Amino acid sequence: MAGSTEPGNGAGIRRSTSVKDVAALAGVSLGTVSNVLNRPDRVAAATRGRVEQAMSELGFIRNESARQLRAGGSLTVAYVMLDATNPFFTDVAQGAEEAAEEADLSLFLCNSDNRPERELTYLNRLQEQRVQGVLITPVDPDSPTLDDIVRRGTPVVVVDRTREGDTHCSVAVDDRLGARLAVEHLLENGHDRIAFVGGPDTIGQVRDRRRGAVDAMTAAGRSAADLVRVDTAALTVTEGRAAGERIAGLAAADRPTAAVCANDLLALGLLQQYVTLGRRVPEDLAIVGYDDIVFAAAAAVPLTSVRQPRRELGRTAARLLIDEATNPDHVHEQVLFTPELIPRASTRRR
Amino acid sequence: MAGSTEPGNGAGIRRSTSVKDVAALAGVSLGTVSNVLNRPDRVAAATRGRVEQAMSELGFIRNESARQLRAGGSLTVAYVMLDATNPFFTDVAQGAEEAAEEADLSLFLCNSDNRPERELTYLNRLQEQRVQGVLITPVDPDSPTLDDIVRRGTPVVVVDRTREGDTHCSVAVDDRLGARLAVEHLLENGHDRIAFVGGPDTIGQVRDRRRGAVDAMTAAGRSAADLVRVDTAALTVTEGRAAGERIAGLAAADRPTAAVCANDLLALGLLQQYVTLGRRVPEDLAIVGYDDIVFAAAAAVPLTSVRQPRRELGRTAARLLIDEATNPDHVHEQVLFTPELIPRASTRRR
DNA sequence: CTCCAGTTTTGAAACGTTACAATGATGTGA
DNA sequence: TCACATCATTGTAACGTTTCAAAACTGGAG
Repeated sequence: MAGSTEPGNGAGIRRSTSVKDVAALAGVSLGTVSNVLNRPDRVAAATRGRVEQAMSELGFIRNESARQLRAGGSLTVAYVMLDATNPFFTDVAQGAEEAAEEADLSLFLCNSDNRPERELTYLNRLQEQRVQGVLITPVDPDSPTLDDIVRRGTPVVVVDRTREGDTHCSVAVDDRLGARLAVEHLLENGHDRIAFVGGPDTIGQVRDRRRGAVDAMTAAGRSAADLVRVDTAALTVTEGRAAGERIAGLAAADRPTAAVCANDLLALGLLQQYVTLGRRVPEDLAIVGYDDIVFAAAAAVPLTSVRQPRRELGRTAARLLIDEATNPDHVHEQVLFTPELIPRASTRRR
Repeated sequence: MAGSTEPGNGAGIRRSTSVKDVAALAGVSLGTVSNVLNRPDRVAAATRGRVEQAMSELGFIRNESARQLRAGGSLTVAYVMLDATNPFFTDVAQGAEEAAEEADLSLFLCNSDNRPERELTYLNRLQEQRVQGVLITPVDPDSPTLDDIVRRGTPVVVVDRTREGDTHCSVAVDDRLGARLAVEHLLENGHDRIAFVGGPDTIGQVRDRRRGAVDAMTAAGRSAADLVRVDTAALTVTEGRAAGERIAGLAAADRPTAAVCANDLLALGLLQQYVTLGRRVPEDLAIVGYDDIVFAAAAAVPLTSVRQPRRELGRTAARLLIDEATNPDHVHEQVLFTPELIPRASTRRR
């Protein structure tokens, strides 16, 4: 770590130039400068030119706090993400950004990193800043915090989670169906003993997907007990590797022939561990992931996965949020998208 | 897409409660409420209790715009990322967040998505909001915009890019060295014809890494012409696949036996395409990636890659930014980290 | 009972902008 | 030349906080 150094400009001694300075330099009144900023058509071309000249000369930058205080209404929207390092959520964010851009709003991304206290800090800051609204994939969708926020006047749209209440919109994908598709696919391919890999159960997603897996088993006339439960402490690659280790270590009689993972990170970790151990996929273990992130197809063995319309999810959520923030006749909506199974080599028929 | 509906609460009719309302309810003056907020020790325990009670009763949320306008100084810092869907940058962001949290600042993430106009929009909004400072991986590090921002008083730290000027701090990794390590590794493994896959050349990273690759060739007494140039339009998985197609299509005599990619996304795409085409890695083509993202190790063939200290990068950048924003004696620094080659199966000796 | 030092509380000014009513210019038709 | 409409500009009052000097208490010492 080499370093060359330079003298700094120190802390903010410079009071930034205000509309008053601009007015003085351009020889007009405050009001005119404000007009140039907000209703340029109302001011004579010549004056406007002079004001704009003065602005760029002074490097004027409008103080958003003052603007907002007086005029009300911020120009931003935020998405509080559960895990910014999970490609699933960044894709959702990209969709949200598209919709925000359409509406001339800026989207700020906040990463709660699965930590409730950090989520709360962000939510507070965002409310204090009076953002137009908040998109959030909450750590705990059932926490009353969300209702509080709505009650205090900030629109909220819950993304990729659902909840009973009706205080806000939500946009999600049918997790129960997704997992059912996955298990049905495996059953069709002749698998009997199937593992469901995922956890912790505090994550609604995990519960729903497990339930979907059970649905498929019982619908096919199998015992729910044939669904082997492999619990993980988080939905990460590392946890996936650990799960692989454990599954490989089971006695042959207990060992499942296929695994449905609660997400792709887990599936990729599991796959990687299996390959490392010299086992074959799908011969020794068929694997289905969930999310179909871009890396699923590029995996050691291309991964069968349940695809969710990620961008669409984000876009729809942001549109609903913007509608709620701007349309007095807004009606809350619970949108549920349908997932799709993408079969690849990791579940090739044996 | 099913939907159940509920009547909405409409646009913000409710004027949010102000410190004035709180004061009225608690039977104290404005000043006292403000004191409770900012110097709780200065107010008698009994009164403080009454005020706090009133606050929670009314659901009071301090208006940050007003606070900032009067008191100055925001509590946020932002990172304008080049591509939020690239795991490299989200890891950097995570590091930055750690440092921001230490300093009790909130970090907002903005995704420029490689588009200069969007980057500019974000930078403007951030300046208008008077954020404490901006971390940025710029689309074009040589654009004068950055200097303008600094001149106008917002501290800027450039992340993962470098530039001649001395108006701001920067934190980067030695790209030339990283690529040299990659090529040296391939030369040691007996490769003669090596491709450098990357582009466009507008990205400094690509230029530096290519230069490093050339360095290694000439240092080993090879002709720089032995480094086959495979240009891509972006650093994405899709472009990697296209590059794979092209390389595989070359006449055997021209075809390189190894490829160094400008990043892991490219490498993963290339690898995937090769596998799809039925070619073998590393036998037909050895591949080295760059960044060592978490998915590199989980790839079809575990990917040799150049690892960069991503979190460290973000953490250091944020620390420098915070120092610049708060320490009058701040001195600009150009930090350069050292990369490391992580050899895996994709370059196993043949 | 008075005075004083200390502690609490208050009131008004200020932050930089926007909105709006009022004023001033400019031009037009009779 | 005048009345009038139109267009451009101005001045001032907010917006919701914080700050800070000053006022109002308190209780103990003399």
